[in-house]
Amino acid sequence: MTVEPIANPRKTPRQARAEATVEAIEQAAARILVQGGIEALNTNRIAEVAGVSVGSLYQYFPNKTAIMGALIRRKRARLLDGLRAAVASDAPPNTHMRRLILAFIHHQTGWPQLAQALDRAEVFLPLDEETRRFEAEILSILLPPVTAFGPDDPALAARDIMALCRGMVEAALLRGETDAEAICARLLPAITGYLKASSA
Amino acid sequence: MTVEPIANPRKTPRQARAEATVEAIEQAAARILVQGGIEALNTNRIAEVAGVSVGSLYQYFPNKTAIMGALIRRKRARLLDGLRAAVASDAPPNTHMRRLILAFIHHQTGWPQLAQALDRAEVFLPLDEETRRFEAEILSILLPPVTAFGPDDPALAARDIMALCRGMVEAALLRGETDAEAICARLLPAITGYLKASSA
DNA sequence: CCAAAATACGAGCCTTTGCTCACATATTGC
DNA sequence: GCAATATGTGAGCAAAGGCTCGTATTTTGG
Repeated sequence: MTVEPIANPRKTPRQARAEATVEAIEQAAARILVQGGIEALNTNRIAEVAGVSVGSLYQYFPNKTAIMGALIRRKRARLLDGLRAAVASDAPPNTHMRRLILAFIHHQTGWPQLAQALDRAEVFLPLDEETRRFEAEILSILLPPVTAFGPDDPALAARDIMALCRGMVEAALLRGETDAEAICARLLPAITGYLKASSA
Repeated sequence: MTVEPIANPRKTPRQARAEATVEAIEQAAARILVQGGIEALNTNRIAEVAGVSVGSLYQYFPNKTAIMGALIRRKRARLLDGLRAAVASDAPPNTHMRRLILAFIHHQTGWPQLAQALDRAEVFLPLDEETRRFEAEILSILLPPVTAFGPDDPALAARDIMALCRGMVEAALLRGETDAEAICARLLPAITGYLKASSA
């Protein structure tokens, strides 16, 4: 797996069937990732599962990495949408925090194995610049509600809370828990405890 | 990468130089994992970096997976030692918690990238039975101090705390933080918050 | 209709990589 | 010293997998 610049579509689909092909490829990649992890993901198999030929695959993706890249971009976009929606309305910071956490849980719940497989895959990809923008975006969403609690270092607090949530949620979902409210109910006191202590 | 039964040394070294060879192989694998991740780990390269021949490598490890297995076993043993030491002496549960967290942080700090690479690698390995025993062991260490705080479901609390710590510590170390005390100081209130809320 | 553009195909090239095997060297016990 | 045993070597096999390229088919615009 060569680590190259980045990975944008080689050719953008202009006809409807081309878009269907691209869609099929991404779906196939997702299915394979879920079932067999990164080690099971290879371009021949993707093409086979998608019901297209390798040639078609390489008409829209310059390399294997680009396919994972596309999946990751989708996942990120979905998460950002969820988080933005959570803080869209007017509400006290407490409520916003709660909604943010629930949004995060639901995001991972949708397809927990895919989410995890992608999380793990991200490390391999050189999406540096894009990743930085993505994380900045997340931070900018978390910052207002977190700041409302008055921690000394809001940015650090936001990052810590994000990491802490990710850890607990991933573990809970992998264990087979399905009740988002229950997970949220355990997470919130931890976050509150953190925030109370971090304001001088 | 074939997912096979398990992975014990094919031949146990009887002479000193043989042990040195095994050691060199494991060290090399660790170095490669740190520098290039799992994708860079292949048996030819391991042998090259270790300064031995592939043949020698396969005299002591039945397959590539077994090498990662050995590294993971080491890491786990080190973590268990650290945790056991943390709760060895008589002390109030508060102190024990603090020491446990510091032990965990130091464990990951030793070689954070290796720790992470191995964490990710674990998913690929079929160490199921061993993994279960390992997790049970960890739980048995955490349970006494956690129970002292009187949560409704001590086992769940212990698991949650573990996951939450892992998340925050990993993120902090990856960000480049080095002050274990500082990380611990932010983690403790979160844990306390969690525990306070989870006791009826 | 028809030519040009877009899309689809898949055999197969070429590299990577896990691993073996026939053989060489070192160590040990007697 | 001399087997017997343990250890070390590395060319190279076989399989897997990333990716190309010449060709076939479909769609589109006029």
